[in-house]
Amino acid sequence: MERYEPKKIEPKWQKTWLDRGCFRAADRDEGNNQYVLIEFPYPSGVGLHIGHPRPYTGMDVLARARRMQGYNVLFPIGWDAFGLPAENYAIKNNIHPAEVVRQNVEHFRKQIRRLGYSFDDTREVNTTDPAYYKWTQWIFLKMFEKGLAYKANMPVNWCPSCKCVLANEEVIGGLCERCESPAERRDKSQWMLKITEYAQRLLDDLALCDFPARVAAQQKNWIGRSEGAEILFPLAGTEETLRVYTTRPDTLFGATYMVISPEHPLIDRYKGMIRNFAEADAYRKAAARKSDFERTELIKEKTGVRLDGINAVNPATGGEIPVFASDYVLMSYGTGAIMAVPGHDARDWEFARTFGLPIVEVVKGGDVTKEAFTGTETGIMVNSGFLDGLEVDDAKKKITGWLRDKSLGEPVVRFKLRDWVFARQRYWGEPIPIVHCPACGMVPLPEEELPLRLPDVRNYRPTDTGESPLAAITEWVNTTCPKCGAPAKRETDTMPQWAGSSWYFLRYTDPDNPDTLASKEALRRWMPVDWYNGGMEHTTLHLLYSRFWHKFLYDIGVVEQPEPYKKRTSHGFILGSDGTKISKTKNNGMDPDEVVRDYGADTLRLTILFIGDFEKGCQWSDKAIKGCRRFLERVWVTAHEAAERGGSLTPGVEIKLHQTIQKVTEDIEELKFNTAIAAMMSLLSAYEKGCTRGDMRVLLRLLSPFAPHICEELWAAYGEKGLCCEAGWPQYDPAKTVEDTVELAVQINGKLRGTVVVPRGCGGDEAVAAALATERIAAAADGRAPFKSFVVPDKLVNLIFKG
RNA sequence: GCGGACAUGGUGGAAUGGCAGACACGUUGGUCUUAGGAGCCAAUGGGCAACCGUCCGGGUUCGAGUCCCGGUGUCCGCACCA
Repeated sequence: MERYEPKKIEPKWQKTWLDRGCFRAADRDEGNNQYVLIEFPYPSGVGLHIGHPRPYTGMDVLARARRMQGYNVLFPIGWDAFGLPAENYAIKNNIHPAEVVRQNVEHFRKQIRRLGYSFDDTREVNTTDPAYYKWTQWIFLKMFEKGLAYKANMPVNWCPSCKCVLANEEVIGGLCERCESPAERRDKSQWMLKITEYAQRLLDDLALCDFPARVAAQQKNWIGRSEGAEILFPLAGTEETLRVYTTRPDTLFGATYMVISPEHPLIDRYKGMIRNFAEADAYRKAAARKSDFERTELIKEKTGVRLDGINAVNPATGGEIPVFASDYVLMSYGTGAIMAVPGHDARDWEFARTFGLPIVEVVKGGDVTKEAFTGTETGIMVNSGFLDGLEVDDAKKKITGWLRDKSLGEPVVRFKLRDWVFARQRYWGEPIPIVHCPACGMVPLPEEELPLRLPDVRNYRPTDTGESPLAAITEWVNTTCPKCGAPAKRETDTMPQWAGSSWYFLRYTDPDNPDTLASKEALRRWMPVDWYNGGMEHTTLHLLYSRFWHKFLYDIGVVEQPEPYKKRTSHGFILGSDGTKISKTKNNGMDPDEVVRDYGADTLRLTILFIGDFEKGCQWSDKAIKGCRRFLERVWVTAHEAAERGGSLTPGVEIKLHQTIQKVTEDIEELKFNTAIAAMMSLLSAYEKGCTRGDMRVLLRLLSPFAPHICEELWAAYGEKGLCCEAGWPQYDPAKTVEDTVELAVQINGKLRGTVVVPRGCGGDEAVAAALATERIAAAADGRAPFKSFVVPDKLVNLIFKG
């Protein structure tokens, strides 16, 4: 018997699978198609890291098992290759980003192949391929046509280090998601996508999606629907009104002042009336200088300035109240102005105390002299005129009705979700196919001119002016207007990295189609994705964006389902051996290449799934490698020994074999890979004196999705026709998963006191009698009959004795 | 502050309300060996024992790691969102 040497057998089978095209999805419709999807990687320069193999291996097990179960499986991979890292690397090393991507993809492809994944090699997509981004641009043009892509002057998040704007979703606690520099606010004319128009549908259709609760909850929070009212406050001495949004219109009588955002246009409009304009202006400028990060850092101290000379009228009380500007009110939410109810809002309460403003209690239940009372469950209105005595909920209804009757306000639904900033001032992204014509304005490129290719240039360094490097390439920028033929300029911003990933799963269904992003037949054949696994970090980014794009494509008749993903799961994050985030410097992780070299791909695959619950986070540990490698060694030896032992099953272990088939089959469907592997280990241990070739034929097929190479080798050594990965999935006989006799747990007054063996399925009385017949139980009973007994058939007897 | 998850041996982790600690690592002992950082076999939650044990305190139940209430702690997401 040869030794088990993964290095010898793994490349051989990888080549065989590839040559034979084992993993190519067939374009046919026999009702058994399955679309299994992983998030396609960004091919970074450092290659595969620990984060990749876990989700890939998990989904590979699923894909391989389903193929063996007779499904026609689409399990593709591609490259999400636009974006900053490739560009930065290119600048640093003076190589064109396209070349960087080509090299990185090559490297990734090799690494991934070494792990034995069953990706369909004929369906790779690459977001930077003009034949691909043609359709990214096409979708953009369709959105432009429908008014969902627009340009607006907006305060945006600017990363001074990346020299680029950031989407709200890319700013984490005021810091750039990528480089952790504090984001600044800048006013810029920006391309935006109107995702807010889809807010309600994105929220409602969560009901159509089989998402983990935490994913659905996070999206729901991010969309942030709230019901409230807009209320108009007349400004004393003017014709104007100040519009506010509130979720607590019931507290209107308690509004003792108003606050507007420092960026609110009212300040300039009433420049003349504001007696302390200089002070207000200074405050405004100071606020503008603060980054969002600083603003949130300074949360404890409320600052602001009173707009002297401006007073608003509380429409309920008719009383005049002062107006302040403060940076605790955001221009980007609601109307940029609030009615302040210090008695019942914690922020207003703090502000009122700082500025010595009156605090009025309008809902009973707290002590507003000590803190704001924000409870809404059982409050009764006080000091509120015609609302007095009402419950909060009723007061809300009454006051909104009253406001509407007097044209002073109306019920309104608001979302936290903002429109999507859809432009980056960088070279390495999809060019936005728009031409700026002095006469015609913004003119979309005609479809037949797509793709609009990135110009091949030397200098793609970003600029400090906030302009894309493309702006410097005059021969590209200068063009003619598609509409009137006059000289015009191209849009020079590019799309963000999220563009290409918002629809890539559609392209897999028909990756080479030159006429459309994917044919109707292909989309009908494969969509929606049956099972999409990915990271939690994409919940409010890619996952939400792609749902939005898909709904848009649904609306214009490109796809036929309102949601792209039938089922979504999320793998847990892998931490280093010290329980902290993996990092090269701490040397607490692992390099997939090294593990493959030292132990083999099969051991790596097994280890990474065995280490813990797939959907929970877990800690990497080198120690787990050993146990998995040992197991494979044992499989190797046992299989060789079994070669001469015939095809029948080992009698005493037959039941366990059937149980294992059941366990592994069911566990794979629930992503419980760790317990599936444990069950197979346990089965192998049960063959104390070795097993037969018949036993092994079953075990090899069960194990093959997890450790495909070794199984393929042993399968071939048995002289089996065909490949193990193409063999049928073992079936279990439910009748054979159970023994004839069972061991019952026997409890006395709920405490375990022994066990008794009885025939399977025996009745309650029989079980009690058998229990009482055992020595230990009989001793405890001391001749007494149990007062009461509980029997769980084939499981347990609980005997209750009095006293 | 809001939303979500979690807490089990020396370690990673198992347990549809029904024998807690499967499986693995580690450790200890044995065996084989010139050798063992290889393999194989055995033991391994605590306690001499009766018994006691799933973060703490209550509760529901014949029975709770699991369900409910109240704490404590850890992690994740969002956050002056009106």
